[in-house]
Amino acid sequence: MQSINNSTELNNSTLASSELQDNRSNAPVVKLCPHSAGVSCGSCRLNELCLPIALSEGEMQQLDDIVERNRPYKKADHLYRQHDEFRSIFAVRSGSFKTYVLSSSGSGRVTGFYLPGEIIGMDGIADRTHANSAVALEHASICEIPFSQLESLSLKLPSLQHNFFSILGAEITKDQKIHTILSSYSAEQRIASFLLGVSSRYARVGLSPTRFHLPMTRGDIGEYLGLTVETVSRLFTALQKKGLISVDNREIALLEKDELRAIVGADEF
Amino acid sequence: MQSINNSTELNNSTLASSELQDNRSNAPVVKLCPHSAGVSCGSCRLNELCLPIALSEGEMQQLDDIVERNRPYKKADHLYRQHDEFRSIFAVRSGSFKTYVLSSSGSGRVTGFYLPGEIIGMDGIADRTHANSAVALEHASICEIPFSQLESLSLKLPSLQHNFFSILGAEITKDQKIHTILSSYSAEQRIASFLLGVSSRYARVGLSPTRFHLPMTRGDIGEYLGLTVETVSRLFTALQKKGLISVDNREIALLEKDELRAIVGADEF
DNA sequence: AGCTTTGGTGACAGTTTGTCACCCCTCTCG
DNA sequence: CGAGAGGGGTGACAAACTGTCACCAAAGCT
Repeated sequence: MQSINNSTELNNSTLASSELQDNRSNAPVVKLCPHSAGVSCGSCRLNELCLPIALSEGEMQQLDDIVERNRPYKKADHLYRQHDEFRSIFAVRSGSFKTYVLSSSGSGRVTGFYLPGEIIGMDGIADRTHANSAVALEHASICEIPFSQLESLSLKLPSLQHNFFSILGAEITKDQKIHTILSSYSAEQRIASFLLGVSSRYARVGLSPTRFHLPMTRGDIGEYLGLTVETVSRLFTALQKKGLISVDNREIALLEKDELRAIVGADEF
Repeated sequence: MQSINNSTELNNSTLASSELQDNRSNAPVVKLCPHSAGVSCGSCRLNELCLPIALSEGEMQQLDDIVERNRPYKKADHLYRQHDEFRSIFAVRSGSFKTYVLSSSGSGRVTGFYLPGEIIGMDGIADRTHANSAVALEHASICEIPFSQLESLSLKLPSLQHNFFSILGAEITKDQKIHTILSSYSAEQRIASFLLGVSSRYARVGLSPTRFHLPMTRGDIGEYLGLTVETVSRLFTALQKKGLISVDNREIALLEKDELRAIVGADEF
């Protein structure tokens, strides 16, 4: 069971060496480390899942020109913090992030997880201020896209505008699905639904939908799903005992996807 | 207490007579009834809260040209249904709507309420299919904006593109706030938060933030907040007994907003 | 009028979760 | 290398917060 680490493969390939000399989050654009120097939207393996879908080569080049590829982030580095001024959206190139809010009454609440090929930061578009904080769950690299430049370019490239509308729409659809989950699903249904969701998101970027690594802690999952850590832990083992999944710490294998779907009940995934 | 009906004022003014000869939902564009015939974005009282924010007169005219003002909807009329092809987004001109999904296991779940000046239908942008159904909670009128035309026009009018990005972003921010509410708030906090939310949305369109009419049933509220009808009912009366609100059926008065905020705890609203 | 829908409440219970406690393991870092 | 922190797993316990069921009143349609 030690061998389930297809997500790290993906990380390594794009993350490369990276000595991480300095850790200030919100780093300026710096010289890229050797291995990622050649990275451009055109050569990025995720370009069919990200902003550039269906862009011509010329168009992709124009997008490329406004993308800033910052140095890698390491675990616990912040991409931005709640109340920060909104400047950019970010595409996850490798690694993963979580977004969270700190309820003034102390305990934070995780509002989302972001895997490779997904976009972070759209919570700041409306009032130009980030409503969440975003933090790396592991070594990760991102493409930063300054929003004002994205807007300008979207005026020139219909496909880009269209893609961005779609991405925003997808975020809305996703959030509304979670609304349903939180307002009516039992703890077991939430966990099953969560696992199936992660599975299909990994599948989207070409990784195994049945064996994967969870980048987040049980605590994160609990906050995200409105459960306590203990409940999350217990349900993981319960599902394992039922033979539906196999759990080795954060290495997960979905053994009986159909039965997981049956638990969720709805016709999702 | 019978006099709390400022929301109906707004309806009457734009809704007008309307004989409602035929009730097929998804009605074609028809001749407008006399009182709303003159309505255009330029003359609409909501134009500073809706898509046309900060558009010049000429720009607003162009937007106006693609807006379809259908005949009014009456209670229980559907704007669209789950799985319908996505064609347009809709701006609520008067009245109100709810969106919901039917969990294949029967019971529906309300995913949102939409008041005047708000936009419905963004759940269909991503995969060109509506993820929710939208239904009128009372007599209502809407402006339908065909999405493909909106996209085209957005390429020509930077302000329009900007506004639409903002509206999408606002929807995302809103949905994430509900995520937090559902994942960690108690029933009482949810109700308090809900009332404050409705209050500020009414305030936005110039209605009283302290005395308003709820267009939805207790059941709708319950489904939205993940509570049962009984719990909603009980909490309404409990809050009334505490003197924080006054309830007469769907007529609500917020008497002690600060205490409501204290219940919610977070620094919202 | 008479029906349906909505809203309000009481009594009751109960099941799923949270709480608390403790243990083990791994990793990091001084 | 050893200590400490953080993550993960479980058992015992309860417990309270809601949901369930039942019934009634009021309102609103036709």
